[in-house]
Amino acid sequence: MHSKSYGVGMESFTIDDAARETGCSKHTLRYYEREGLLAPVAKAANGHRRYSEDDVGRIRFLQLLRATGMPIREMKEFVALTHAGDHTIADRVAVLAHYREALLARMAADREHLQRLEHKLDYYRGALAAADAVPEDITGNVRA
Amino acid sequence: MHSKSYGVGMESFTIDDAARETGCSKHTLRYYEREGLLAPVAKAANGHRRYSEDDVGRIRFLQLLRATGMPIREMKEFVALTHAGDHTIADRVAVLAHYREALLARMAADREHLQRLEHKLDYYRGALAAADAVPEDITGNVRA
DNA sequence: GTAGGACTTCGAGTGCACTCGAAGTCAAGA
DNA sequence: TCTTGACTTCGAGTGCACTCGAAGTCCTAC
Repeated sequence: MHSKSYGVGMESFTIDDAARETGCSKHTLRYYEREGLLAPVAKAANGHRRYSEDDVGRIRFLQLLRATGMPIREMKEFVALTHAGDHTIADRVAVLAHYREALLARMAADREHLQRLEHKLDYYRGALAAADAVPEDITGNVRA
Repeated sequence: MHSKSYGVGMESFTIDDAARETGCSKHTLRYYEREGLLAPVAKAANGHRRYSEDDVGRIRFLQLLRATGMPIREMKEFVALTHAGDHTIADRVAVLAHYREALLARMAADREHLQRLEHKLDYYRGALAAADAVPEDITGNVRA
């Protein structure tokens, strides 16, 4: 899973490893770093990125934030809060609580959409069954 | 709610009515029509759009498709199927069933995201409680 | 008759989140 | 030595779904 080991217990991930591990593309990983969502990642002697376990964990957290619907712009602000120290924890809670609400609202909306979709499906399936029962012409012949 | 009535039981909606009724912007309503998602809407003598009840219903259905995650491109194909006649109903069912699955998958993912988010919130709230319990310096003074 | 306001068309612009490509560097293998 | 291939940076390009703005028309009220 990890590409190389640099000393006992000091595992690190190449960008390929990190991409495979997180499901982000390599492009996206560099993009996140460029945008400051991820602190500059350690580099090997040849200049290649070496992601730590913690880096991978942070990437996964970023993915969670995205998945809750948080835009990149606000993720930057959130990351800034985490860098600013423990006195920003209340602020962070406020932000996460906000996205928790938004997520709950989306989930409720999705449930309704699912219902409406299934209703439509039922309607179509009913039409399909009716078409099956009654031949499409009046000759009484079954279809080819 | 409706702007005008043109004969008994023949209600119609101005674009403003339709926008208010569906939550789409007027821009979006014209855009959908331009893209062929909506058949050309009737026009009053002055060239202004007059949406029928059916039009509004179709718009709501389009919104449902969008909400299930269907891109505009595929919505066009779906609309084309509905215009092609009843023999496309099986195809339409296949499409809707596909988006039903996708929606279910998203809902499951969202449930997991919600859990992870709440876990993080719990963590932060714990840190907050701990910080409240222990003064931020070692003088033993309570904070201002 | 003319000013205001809401509509029309149409093409262009926006915001978002990637996604890509060119040009360069570096290390390993034939 | 030379090719291969994976990485690097950086700016530019993409795709999506709107969203806007300019220019024109038409009706109403003053």
